[in-house]
Amino acid sequence: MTDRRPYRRESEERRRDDLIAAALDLVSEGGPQAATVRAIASRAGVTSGLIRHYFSTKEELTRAAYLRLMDRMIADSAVVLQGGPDDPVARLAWFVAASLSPPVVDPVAVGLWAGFLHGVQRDTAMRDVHIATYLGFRDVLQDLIAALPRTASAAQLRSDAIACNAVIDGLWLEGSILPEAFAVEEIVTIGLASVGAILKVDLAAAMAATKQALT
Amino acid sequence: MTDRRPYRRESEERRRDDLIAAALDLVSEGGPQAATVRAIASRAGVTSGLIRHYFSTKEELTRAAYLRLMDRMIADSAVVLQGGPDDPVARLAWFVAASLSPPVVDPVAVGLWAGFLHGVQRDTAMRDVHIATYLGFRDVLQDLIAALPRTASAAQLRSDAIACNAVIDGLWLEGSILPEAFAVEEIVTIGLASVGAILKVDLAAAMAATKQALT
DNA sequence: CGGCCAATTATACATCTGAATAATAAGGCG
DNA sequence: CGCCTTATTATTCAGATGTATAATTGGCCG
Repeated sequence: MTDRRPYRRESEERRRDDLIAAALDLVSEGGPQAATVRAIASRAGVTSGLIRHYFSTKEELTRAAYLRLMDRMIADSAVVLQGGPDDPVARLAWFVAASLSPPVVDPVAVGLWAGFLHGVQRDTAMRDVHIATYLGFRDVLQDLIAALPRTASAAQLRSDAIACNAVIDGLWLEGSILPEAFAVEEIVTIGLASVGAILKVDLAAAMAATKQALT
Repeated sequence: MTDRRPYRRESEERRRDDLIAAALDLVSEGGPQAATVRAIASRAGVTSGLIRHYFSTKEELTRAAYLRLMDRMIADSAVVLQGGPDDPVARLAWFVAASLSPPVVDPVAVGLWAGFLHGVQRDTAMRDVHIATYLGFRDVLQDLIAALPRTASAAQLRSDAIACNAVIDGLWLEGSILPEAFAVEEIVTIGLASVGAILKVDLAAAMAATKQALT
């Protein structure tokens, strides 16, 4: 009768994934305000009514999108350790370098991250996700530091992890927001030198040796 | 005749200031989306039509608000140096500590900053303001580092400034977003230790000495 | 004290927003 | 093959949003 848009039925997982991906796309492109219900639906190739079929409210979709973003960021930096070197020093250097290179360092990622920050400060569920992600990343770092050939008290270990995490965060931020302000590899070089200075370990040398061993 | 709201004529400067302050308030409270034209006007105690009398578009008001925010942040950290100690090492320590304490470290400030980030990435004028602010802050830091009793090449000086700035940024971020995750003064202590380690200067000792001299 | 400029309010407008409900067709199961 | 569940589309709603324009009133200048 009417010219109603034809469609295919998809799995719930697939649709949720598409909607979440569309929401993240839009936030990265136009900020939080660009991720309207209609824009998300359109980007995902469905009509807006479907969103309410999978998410009872837009806030819920926002939460899901943030959770997905954080999962992806955690995964991006964790995956590096699987194929990395064995030597503890080289391993830490490897991790620092990866955390300061694409796809972790990325204008899109930082825009996305900032777009959700207000939600993190206001929404309990989002805040919990943020805390878990932050502490999770810091724990990975702390374990890498603990494996170094040196002795440090538990308190010192905690401080070192916070400090190194801050260096990485700060460089991540600046490198992502103003990529043109830094030479290629400059962020990585500075990160290795700084973390190395804080921990009194020569990460730059370890990194160079590891790179050479791979060629 | 009609019950029209009474009003006072104010100076252009005063009205612009009030509108900008209202916009910043709202962004800090409810994120960028909360800073609607009507809400801003209401918060500033005027009607929404007046906004277009002072700002040709909302985007322009947003730009002005961002500029104001950055000016305030620069001022907050620069003012510290006026009353600070004379010894270069103590002076740097003083600056680092101030940059990692209220009102610089503040959940409201980081929320505001993040709320504008998308604009910074998209709007040329806002991006220019960001670049100027970032480089301005870094230059202050670099001058403090250059005054230290040590020798360093120009390239090394630049790297050191970027690294120290990153430490401060990272700690600022984490301390502002998750204040409850850190003990009082912990952020400052870690910041002093880290910057000191990077520059191979004992900032903690200098800070302690300075504090003692003031009592 | 009166007039006049412009700062300010008020109203209108087209569009968009999130949400709710009604209508329909896709495709699995019998 | 035909039914029936439900995933999906379509429509509706009340309110918000940025902008534009018209109406008024505050207060300085003469």
